Amino acid sequence: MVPWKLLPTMDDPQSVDLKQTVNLPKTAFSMKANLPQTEPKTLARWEKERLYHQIRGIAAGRPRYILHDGPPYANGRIHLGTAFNKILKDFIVKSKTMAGFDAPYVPGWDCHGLPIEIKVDSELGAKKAQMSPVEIRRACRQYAQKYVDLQRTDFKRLGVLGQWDDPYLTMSAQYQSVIAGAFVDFLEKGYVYKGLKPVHWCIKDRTALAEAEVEYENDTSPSIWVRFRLMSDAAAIDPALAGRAVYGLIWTTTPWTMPANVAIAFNPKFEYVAAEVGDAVYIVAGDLLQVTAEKCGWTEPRVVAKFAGAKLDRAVFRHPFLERDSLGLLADHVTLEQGTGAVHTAPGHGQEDYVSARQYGIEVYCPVDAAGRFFHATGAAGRLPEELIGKTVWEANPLVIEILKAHGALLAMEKLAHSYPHCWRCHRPVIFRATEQWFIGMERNDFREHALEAVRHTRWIPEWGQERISNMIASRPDWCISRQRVWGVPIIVFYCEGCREPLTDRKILDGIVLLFREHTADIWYERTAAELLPAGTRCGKCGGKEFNKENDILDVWFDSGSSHLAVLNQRFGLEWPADMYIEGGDQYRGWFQSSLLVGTGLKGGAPFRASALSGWVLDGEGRAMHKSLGNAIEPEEVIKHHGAEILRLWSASVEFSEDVRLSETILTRLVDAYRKLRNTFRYLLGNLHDFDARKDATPADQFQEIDQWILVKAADLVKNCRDWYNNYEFHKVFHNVYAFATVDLSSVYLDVLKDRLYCSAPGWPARRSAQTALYRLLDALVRLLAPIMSFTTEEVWTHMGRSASVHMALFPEPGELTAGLGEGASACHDNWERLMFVRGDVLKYLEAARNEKLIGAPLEARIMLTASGENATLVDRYAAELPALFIVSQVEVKRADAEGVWNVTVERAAGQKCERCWRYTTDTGADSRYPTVCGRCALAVDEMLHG
RNA sequence: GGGCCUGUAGCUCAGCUGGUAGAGCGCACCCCUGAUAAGGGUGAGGUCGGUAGUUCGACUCUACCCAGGCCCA
Repeated sequence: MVPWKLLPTMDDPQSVDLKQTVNLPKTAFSMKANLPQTEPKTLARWEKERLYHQIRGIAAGRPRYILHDGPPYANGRIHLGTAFNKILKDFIVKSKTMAGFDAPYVPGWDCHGLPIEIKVDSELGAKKAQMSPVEIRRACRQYAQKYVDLQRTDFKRLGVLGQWDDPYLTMSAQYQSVIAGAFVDFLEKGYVYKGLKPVHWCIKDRTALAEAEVEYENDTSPSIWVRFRLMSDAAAIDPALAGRAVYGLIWTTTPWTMPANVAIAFNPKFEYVAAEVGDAVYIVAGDLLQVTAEKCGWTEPRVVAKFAGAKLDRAVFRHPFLERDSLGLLADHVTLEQGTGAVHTAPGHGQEDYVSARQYGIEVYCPVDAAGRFFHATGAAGRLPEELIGKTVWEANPLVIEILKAHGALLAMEKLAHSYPHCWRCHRPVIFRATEQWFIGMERNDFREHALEAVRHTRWIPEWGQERISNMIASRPDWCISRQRVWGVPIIVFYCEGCREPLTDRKILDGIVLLFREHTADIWYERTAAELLPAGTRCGKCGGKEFNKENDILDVWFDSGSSHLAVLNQRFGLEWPADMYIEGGDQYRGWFQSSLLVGTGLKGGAPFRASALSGWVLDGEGRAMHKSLGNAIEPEEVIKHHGAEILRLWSASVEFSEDVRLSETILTRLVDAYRKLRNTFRYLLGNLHDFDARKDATPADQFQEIDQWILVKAADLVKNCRDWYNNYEFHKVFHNVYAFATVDLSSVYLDVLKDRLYCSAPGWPARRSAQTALYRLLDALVRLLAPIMSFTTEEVWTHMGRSASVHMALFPEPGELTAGLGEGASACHDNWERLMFVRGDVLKYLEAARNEKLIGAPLEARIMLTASGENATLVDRYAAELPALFIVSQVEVKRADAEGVWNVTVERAAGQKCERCWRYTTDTGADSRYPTVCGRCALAVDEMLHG
C-alpha cells in the first residue's frame, strides 16, 4: 500500500502528487536480463539444491518416461550440433516431467575408438613405440576423461538437467564388461563368424590402417589394358557374336592384383558394344569405345553388336595367365569416367570388389601376405607363376606386365599420375589386402529380417526415417566388428597354440567378463592367456594346453550399440526399452542402427519405442558449417554474447527434425523475441506487486468480461501447448506462445488494462479482477515455458515468491485458467472475439486521424459508431466498455435504420483532460477537492487518501 | 553415382484430401513518454527454387532440372 506515505500532506490535497496515486507496475525483475552473468548463478543454485535429484524424489512413483542419451564422442569441445541435440533432449525430459512423468536423464559418453587413439598417438609421438598396450590405454583413458569433464561442463552450462554426477561411460568397468558379455552372447547365439575382408594395409609397418590414417598423395602407376577370352556362349550375349573370338577388356592401375582376379564387373545400366578389331571382338562400354580404341591403337573398330550390360551377367571369361575362370558380374560402382566399362575384380584387394564378389558368392582370395609378398594361397583355382612367389607387390608389377605380354593379353600400357593412398606414418603407398576379421552375419538366424521387423515396430520421427533405415539395413553388408587397435574392448577369444582352434567356451568367457567388471578390460592386456584362463583349460579339438589371446578389439559402434544393455537397467534406475532415442541424421547408419542390431540380436527387438531425428545445423545460407569455411558458429560464443537461453529459444523456434539454420540475423530475431517474452513477464510481475492471490483474488463469477476472454484464450493455448509438447512439436509451442504474448497480451489485453490497473484505487474490484486474471496468466505461462526458457522462468518463479524450483512444478491445466467461470463464459467470449474485430477497425480510423493531426494520443479522441443489425446490438450492449477497449476517451453508439451500415468517425474528445488518468471527461473538476481530475479519479484518490 | 530429405515474404513458421497465399518478428512511417535501452498504431514486402506436363483450375499431383543437407559409393 504505497500511496499514503508518499503523499505530501493529507491536509492539503491541492499539493497531492497525483502521479503517486497511480498504481504503476513495480518489480525487482529487471528489464535487462544479463543472461551471460545471471545464468551461472542459477546453475549454481540448481547444483547446490541438487535440483535433478530433488526432481527424482518428487517424481518417484509416477509413470516412467525414459529418454536414453546417445553418447557423444569424448573428443573435442561441443559444437552447435551437439548443443542443439542436448537442448532438445532437455526439452523432452523437462516437458515429460512437467506433464506428470518420472523422466530421468542419464547422460553418457562414447570413450573408446580410433579418433582418441590417434590423438593420443600424436601426443605420445615416438614414446608410443616403447609403451605397452596397457600404458597406451591408460593414456587414452586419461584423454577421454579429460573431454568427458570438459563436455560435461559445456552441457551443464546449457541448462540441461541430468544425472551429471553419475553418467555412463563406455570405458567404465561395468560398461566394458557388458560389451564383452554382449559379444559372448552374439557368439553363443551363432551370429559371429570369422572371415576375410580387404582393409588398407601398410606392408612396411605390417599393419591395418583406418581410413583416417590414410593420406592421399600424388603418385604414378602403370596402367594396363588386359583382355580376357570369353569362354561361355557368346551367342547368349548377342547372336551376332556366335562363333567369334570374343574378349572382355579391363583396365587397371594395379597390375600386381591381376593374379588375384576372379571376376569382371559390368554396369547393368550401361550400353556395351562388341567391337571387331582384326579377328578379335572386344566388349567395351559404348561410351568408352572411342577412347579405348585410341589407347589400344585400334584404327577402325567395327561395332558388330550392342547390348545392355545386364547381358554379361555370369558370362565366363578366362584369366589371361592362370588356370582360372573369371566371372562376369553386375555392379553399380562401374563408371564411365575411366577405363573400359569392365572392371577387373579382385575381392581380396578392393572394397567394391569385395562387396560385389560376395553378392555372387565368390570367395575372397588374397595371395599376398602381411609383408606384401606373394604366396600360394587357397581360395581360388590356378597356381601362381613361381617367379612371383616371394616378391613384393611393387616388385611384381613389372613381372606381371611381362607375363601378360607373354600371353598376348596386354593390349596397351601407360603411366598414370593420380592420387593414391599412403600410410600417414611411413608415407609409403598402401595396398588393399584381405585380412581375417570378425563379423556378425546379417543372414544368420534371419538377423536381417528380424532387424527390419524391429524397424517396423518402432515409431520414427519423422516417418520417412523408417524407410531410410530400412533401406540401409536391407542393403548393409555383414557387420565387421573387429578392429586392429588397442583402445577398446578386446574380443575375448583364445586360440589354441597348437592347432589355432578358437576357444569360445561360454563358461570360460563369462569368467573373463567378470574379470572385466572388476578390473576393466585392461586386465586382458595385463595378464597372459594362461593367467586369464582357468587352470587346466584344454583345446577342445587337439587337447592343447597353450593358448594365445585374440589381439583385435571391438568396433566402437558395438560399444555404443550396447548402451541400452549397459544403461537401461537398475544400476542407473532405468528400464528397457527406452521410450525415445533422439540423435542426428548420421545416426541412422550409426547409433540408431547399431543399437537396433544389438537389441534385435540379444533382446528380440529395438531398444527404443520411438526414434527421433534432430536435424543438422547449417549456416544462414543452408550450408554445412565448417571451421575451414569460417561459417561455423560456436555455442560458446553465443553463450558468451547472448546466453544459453537464446540457444534454447533458437532450438525451440525451429522445426528440429529438419536441417536447421543459425546466423547472426536469426540470433538477432531471437534476442528480440526473448526481450518481448521477458518484458511480458516483467509487466505481469510488476502489476501484481500488491496482489496476494489468497487474499485479493476476485471470485471468478465476478470477473470482467474481457478478463474472461483472455483467460479462455489462454486456456486454449495451454491445452494446445500440452499437446504440442506431448508430440515433440516445440516450435509450435514457441511460435504460439510468442504470438500470444505479442498480440493477445501486449498489444491488446495489457494495453487495454492499463487504465483499470493504474487508475483504480488499489482494492477496487475492477482492478482486482484484472490482477486475478494476470496472476492466472503469469502462473500458467511461466510453467508453460519452463522447459524452453529454463533460466528465465526460474527467475520469474522466484520473483513470484515461490521457493521451490519451477522445474519441480507441473504444467498448468487449461482448467486452472478458467476455473470458476460460469456458463455464459463462452457466449461472452464470442462477443469479445467480435469486439476485437471492431477494435481493429476503429484503430485504422484512429491512425487516419493521427495522420491528419486531428489527434495524437488516442485518448484525445471520441469515436462515433453508427451501426445496424447485429453489429448495432453488439456495440450497443457493450457501449460502456468500448472507450476502455479502444483506449479512447469517449464512444458514442448510434443505431442506423438502414441495413448494412457501419460508420466510424473520429473527433476530438469532449471535456477536460483529467490530470490523473489523462482521459477527457466532462466531469473533470466536478469534485472541488480535486479540481484537476475526473469524477472516477476523484473517488479513487479520495479513497486512497482517506480510506 | 546410389538411398533418404529440404527449398512458401529479409528471418522463423502456418497453409487438411488441388480453386491463383497467411502469422509473428524484422523493416518503413506515425503516436506515446505512467511497462521507457519500454509501449501502441498503420503500411510496404512473395512469379510459393526452376521448367514442362495432368487438370476448367496447382504452392498443393507427375516428370525432369537447379540449389542445399545427411549417409553411402
